[in-house]
Amino acid sequence: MTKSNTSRSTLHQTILADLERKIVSGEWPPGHKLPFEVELARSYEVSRMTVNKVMTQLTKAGLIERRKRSGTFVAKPRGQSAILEITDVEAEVRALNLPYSYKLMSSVIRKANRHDAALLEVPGTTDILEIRALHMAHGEPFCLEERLINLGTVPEAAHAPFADGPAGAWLVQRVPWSAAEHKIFAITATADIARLLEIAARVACLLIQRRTWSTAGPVTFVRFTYPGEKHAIVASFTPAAG
Amino acid sequence: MTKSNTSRSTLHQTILADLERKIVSGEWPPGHKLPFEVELARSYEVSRMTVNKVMTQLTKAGLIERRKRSGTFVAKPRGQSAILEITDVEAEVRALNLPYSYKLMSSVIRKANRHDAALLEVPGTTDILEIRALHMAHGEPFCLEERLINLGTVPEAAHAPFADGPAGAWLVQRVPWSAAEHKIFAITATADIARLLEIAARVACLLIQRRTWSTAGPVTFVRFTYPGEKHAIVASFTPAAG
DNA sequence: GAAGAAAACATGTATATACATATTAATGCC
DNA sequence: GGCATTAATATGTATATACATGTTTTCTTC
Repeated sequence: MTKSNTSRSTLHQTILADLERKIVSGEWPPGHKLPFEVELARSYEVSRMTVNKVMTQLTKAGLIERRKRSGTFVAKPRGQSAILEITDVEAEVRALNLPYSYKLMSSVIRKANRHDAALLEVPGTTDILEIRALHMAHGEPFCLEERLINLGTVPEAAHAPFADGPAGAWLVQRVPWSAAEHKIFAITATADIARLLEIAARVACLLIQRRTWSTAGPVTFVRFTYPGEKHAIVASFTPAAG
Repeated sequence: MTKSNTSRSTLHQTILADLERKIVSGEWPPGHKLPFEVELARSYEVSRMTVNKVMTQLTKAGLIERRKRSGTFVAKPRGQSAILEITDVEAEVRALNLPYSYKLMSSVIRKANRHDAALLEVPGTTDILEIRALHMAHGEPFCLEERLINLGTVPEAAHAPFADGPAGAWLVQRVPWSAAEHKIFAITATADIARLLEIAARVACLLIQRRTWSTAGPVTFVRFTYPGEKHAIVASFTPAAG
């Protein structure tokens, strides 16, 4: 192909974003076989080298797995990333081999107040959905979730079936995030939290705050409160050399 | 150059590891100007493309900054990585614009007991160095550090001047880590910890455990205890598309 | 038909080349 | 000297090509 790229983003970025979308949206589920490099090169009208570089990056990001002679496959979700994983409470519970259940406690649509506006970085006029829910392991409280969803960015969330399962799982299917920020705190349980989590007041809890943005704007702000000293966040890293 | 790579690792990996070592070891300090791509290509006897791919990766890892026509420079340490940063207590304190000081409380060399051996993943016969120290901000306790160093991997640590400054800074200069694991807990301060950190007993604290390995084996196990609810760990991420 | 050798195949790495893009340096003009 | 224009330069992206490396398939041979 001759070179004439009229758009502003590079071919590399375009192809990477396209493949990534297909994977994280579930259009290509785990185990799905991707087209061969030469086929992708033909369909995107680029050279194999360009496709290969994109694939290499996706491999390092853990989204795909490649085997010589066999081809390329969407990776099994062994944690989309070390950090994304820490807020998939259901997977966390199941990894402990405990039965998981989910209890929606409240779900309210309202205008953002000043507090919400600050947390979500939205103007005060925005509609937001506020959710409070408990993640249960073996019938006992495992984690308290308090969530704000920006209906300006995700209007369809207003009618989502959040009574059936965690909002996080619903969101990640529909709204691919392009940035996320986590803050982790140790807090002392307030009376309110202690009652919900069925622990004594003033016990130390692990608090994880997560904010995500899509290209369309802020998506959600969520606070996970884990009771007591048993819980840990684990993150493993290797430097660039990987 | 004709192709004849006798070694087992690729040129890419070799060059990446070499440049990374020069940067993290401080041989090339922040702001240092790297040779041009063509010069590196000449000195490593590879093509510019190969060097360019390495440089692209180092740029994404945040180790270098590149400007067209100007060249390539070692990046200022705006946190070597979001996670490495969380255990550079001195930088953390200075970022808050507070005067930093360091107080070594104890430093003992001994054989690893069963507990140490489990934490560091070393046999019980290994010599270890155990350090206890306080990081102070504005003269007040900011963070308690409890550290085990594997003298089997880092024998020279036995004579390092750990009274002068944090062991972490000394180690990162000498022993480039190839893998790290973090665990984060909320704990309730024991009487011992409360006394050292000058807080009330049973206050919630944030506990960060960090283990690092070099290619030669386990390097260090360290526990940072931050008092109270003021402290947060912050991590920002963007998915592969970056 | 089973075992082993050879071919086919998909990815992995590296090269040489070309041109785009951003920024600095040099130049010419008044 | 000041200012716009042009040239030089280093990085950024993409291509076509070549060969290496593991796997899987196919083909021999017994």
